[in-house]
Amino acid sequence: MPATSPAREKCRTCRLHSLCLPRELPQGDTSELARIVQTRRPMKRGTYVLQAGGHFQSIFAVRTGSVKTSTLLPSGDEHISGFHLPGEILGLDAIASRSHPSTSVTLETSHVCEIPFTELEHLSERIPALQRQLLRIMSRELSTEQSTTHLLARRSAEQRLAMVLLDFSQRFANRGLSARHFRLPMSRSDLANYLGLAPETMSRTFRRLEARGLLSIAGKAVVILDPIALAELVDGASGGS
Amino acid sequence: MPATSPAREKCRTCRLHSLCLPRELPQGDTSELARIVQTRRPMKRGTYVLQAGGHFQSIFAVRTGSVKTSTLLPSGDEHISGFHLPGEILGLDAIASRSHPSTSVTLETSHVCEIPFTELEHLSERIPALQRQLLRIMSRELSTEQSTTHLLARRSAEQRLAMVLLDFSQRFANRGLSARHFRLPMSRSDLANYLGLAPETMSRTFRRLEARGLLSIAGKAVVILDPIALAELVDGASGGS
DNA sequence: ACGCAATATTGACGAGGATCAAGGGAAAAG
DNA sequence: CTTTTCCCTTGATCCTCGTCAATATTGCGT
Repeated sequence: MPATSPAREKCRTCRLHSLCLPRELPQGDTSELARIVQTRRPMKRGTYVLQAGGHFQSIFAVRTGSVKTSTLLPSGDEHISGFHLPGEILGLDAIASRSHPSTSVTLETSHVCEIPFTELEHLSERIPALQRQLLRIMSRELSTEQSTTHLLARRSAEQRLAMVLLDFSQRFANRGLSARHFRLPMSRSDLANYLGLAPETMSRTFRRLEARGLLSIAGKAVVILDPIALAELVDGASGGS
Repeated sequence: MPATSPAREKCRTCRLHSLCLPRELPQGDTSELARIVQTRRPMKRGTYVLQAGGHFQSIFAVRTGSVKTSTLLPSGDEHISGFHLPGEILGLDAIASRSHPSTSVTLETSHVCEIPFTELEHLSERIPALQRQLLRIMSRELSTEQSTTHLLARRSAEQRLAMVLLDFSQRFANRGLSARHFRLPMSRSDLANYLGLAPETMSRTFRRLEARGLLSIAGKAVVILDPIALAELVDGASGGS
């Protein structure tokens, strides 16, 4: 069986090439990266990608499916800090402490690539473009995280929901999917948790936005009917009516 | 006057050495770093270190004083995303987009070091330890940002205040100052904004915690009287009485 | 296809915090 | 030292959202 060729191809032929680590890397360098990336069997829904407290060894890239990341608060309940779609990187928050501060679980059957961090660091010493891309990804992560913070500070349930829906709309669009029709991969209570709301409030807020004709929701299937009104809602403008 | 020696010394002799970029760098490499770092005249209270929308060119390190970072929401009001103490790095969230997503202003007379990013990147290609430290700092920033998110999600005014006070206590302690007596560098309304609360709620919450003997506050001067009870408050334990 | 369990909706109620409005005190300006 | 201004504090009221409880629905296993 061919030993090196398929391995060296796997990042280059990946659909997510331009969203993930290999972005803007020349072909030869992408092959070098691919050599250290470990692809694995698909993980079933509810499988741990990494666990809080566990020793940091690798970062992970979502290839297909979706992942949620959460931390268990001392009080016993969890707080979900994010959802990850294909092309996004997990585990970057563990570099400093050498141990994972949070836990990541698949929300559905998912493919995840493992990238051993020590090898990645060594590789990026030789490939400056890879180093730059790594910093870019972390920087982007930082801005994303800050937006999440804004999402939670002093915003109404409606605004929070509108924000997260537009965020998903954008992210699906970046992956070549529809910005208007999509399926939320997480449960209602997970979404509520992420937004800092009670599940009941989520439910009511969905119905209210639906009644105003801004969107339509059936189970996990969302249709964005009026993206402009949703955006105005987020901006705090009293746009409606 | 001596031309190179003082410049090459400035990071090595800086009190914040171990909190900042040079951490764990051998002396020679620290000198190389110091050569690209630009120290500047002290900035008066209210001076912009960097402005949202501005072209990204450098990252900044707080040397003395303190800085707040905020973004202006489309609705017109600002949201403060963080406060920065000596040794902390600003502007890392701009690497990806090449333009600053937020604005940073000094809260008091402050010294800030400017580190041109392109030069830092080149330097870190030659000095792997510097590259590692850069990644560590960004990773740490990422965890901090996540804690902030937890701070805001589903927590009462009391818990938020307790969290932020313990956070400052910790950070002051890391800088060799008292963990029990310190001076908050920002105004009440800035703190309230950061915590996603109305200033009035802040005020009342301070008084309530003071009445319970957990702390004492006079103007910006804080005394932590019962750090354990504060920590229990944060953890959601119904500790008191 | 059936039945059970987990998840989602809906309603009623109450609490925590925002808002509105006014008064007090500390820092800055003269 | 006095005056002004801004910020902080305090009080009263309203409203959003959390909580409790019951019902409906979906998804899962057999």
